[in-house]
Amino acid sequence: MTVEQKTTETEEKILEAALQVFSKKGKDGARMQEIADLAGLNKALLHYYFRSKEGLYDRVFEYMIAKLVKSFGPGLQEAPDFYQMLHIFIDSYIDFIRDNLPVMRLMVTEHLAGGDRLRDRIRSMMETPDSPPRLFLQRMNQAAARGDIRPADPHQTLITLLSCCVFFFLILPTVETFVPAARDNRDAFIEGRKDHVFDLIATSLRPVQEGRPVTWPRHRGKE
Amino acid sequence: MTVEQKTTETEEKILEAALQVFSKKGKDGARMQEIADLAGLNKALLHYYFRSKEGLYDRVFEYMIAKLVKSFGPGLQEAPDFYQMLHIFIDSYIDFIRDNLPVMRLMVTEHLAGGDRLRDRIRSMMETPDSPPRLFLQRMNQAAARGDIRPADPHQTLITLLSCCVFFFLILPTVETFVPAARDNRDAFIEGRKDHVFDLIATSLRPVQEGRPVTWPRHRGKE
DNA sequence: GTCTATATCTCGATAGAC
DNA sequence: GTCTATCGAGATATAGAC
Repeated sequence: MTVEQKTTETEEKILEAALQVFSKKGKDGARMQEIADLAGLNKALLHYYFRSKEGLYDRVFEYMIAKLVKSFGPGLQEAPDFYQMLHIFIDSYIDFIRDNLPVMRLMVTEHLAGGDRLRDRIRSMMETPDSPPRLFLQRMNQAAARGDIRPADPHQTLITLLSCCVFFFLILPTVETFVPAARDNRDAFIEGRKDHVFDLIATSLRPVQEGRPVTWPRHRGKE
Repeated sequence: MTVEQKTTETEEKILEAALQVFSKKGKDGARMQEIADLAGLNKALLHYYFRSKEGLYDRVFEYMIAKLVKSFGPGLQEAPDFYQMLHIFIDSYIDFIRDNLPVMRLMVTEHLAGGDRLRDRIRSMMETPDSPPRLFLQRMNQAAARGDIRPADPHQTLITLLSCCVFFFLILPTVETFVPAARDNRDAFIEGRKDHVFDLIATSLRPVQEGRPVTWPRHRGKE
């Protein structure tokens, strides 16, 4: 008797199909029949393996979180400085979402539903010292202390970073209607997105030079 | 016989309730009963006014788009320069979303569903010269030509701008779990978000000074 | 383990009283 | 215009053969 529960090939097929359907339609909107069709199996098997739709959804959620956590490579820790870490963060995060759109979508649907299921997961992630968000905050504070970057709110910057990487994929259908390049060569456009995001954040955070305060032609005025 | 169809008070109540439910659960996931309960009416009335669930959803979608378009104030055109326009864009957009979360959510669920219903709307919006996105692109090109900002891809910058304003509200449940300030004083945190987004983009775009190229301590290297 | 057939129930939609 | 009661389609879930 072993504790680890091996996932059979059939289970895997069901979970993958369910992830896709749940992520687009939400828990209530999804249809068991559609999941079965996509998996190339029949409805009864879904209940054989997962008892109920609710049970299946719970397992799909775990499955999705597992994919997310598994994507945390050791790359971030090994980055020699803040800018290298930022670069790795952006590239690997965008790559992951590009290759796992259903994971991103399920995260979004969960947020739309109120995010109750996510709360504990996020909290425990934020309590893990070497999780990507924690590492980012820590390295940003270090960089500011050293003068590698100008002072800026790390939480706001983290939110911005996530926004820039994730939201783009969510609104891809819209982007494609007004940026021909995104339609014609998606992969190239995604690579361009990486560069833009890094450039934007890195340029904004670069430290203030001697005798040259951070300013712009006309200051944001509420005069 | 008049062309304009006045929306009765009851219709308005139904549309508002339906917008909330559809925006959280999607078209298929939403339940007519839940909408009726939220509106304080009974199911039969929904069918009396809108014939079917599909019909109701269509009307809710129009209702949502109307709210969005109505929020386009004349402020943007009147901004004297790019930075003022950016400032107004961010403030008014964030204010609108804060006050109309269901509109944002319905846009997101539509994107999750593939964005087919949005395509025509977005396209016609992008063909309207004084729509906010068009204005932004135009003013950004002008500013770059004048040297008010450094050269940067306007489309990517627009995507970033939208991302920074919208995504934050989508992941608010998550943000609140790791930023105490967001939970304790939401309004203040939202105001802080405006400042951060403006500061980030404006700082990043400020023009390169004579003899001082845009760079940072260690360049993003792929060595 | 996998399938077909069927039971059970939920939900969209309608009929009809007021 | 608004309600209660109910129908019927379609969904989840189960039974039972293979």
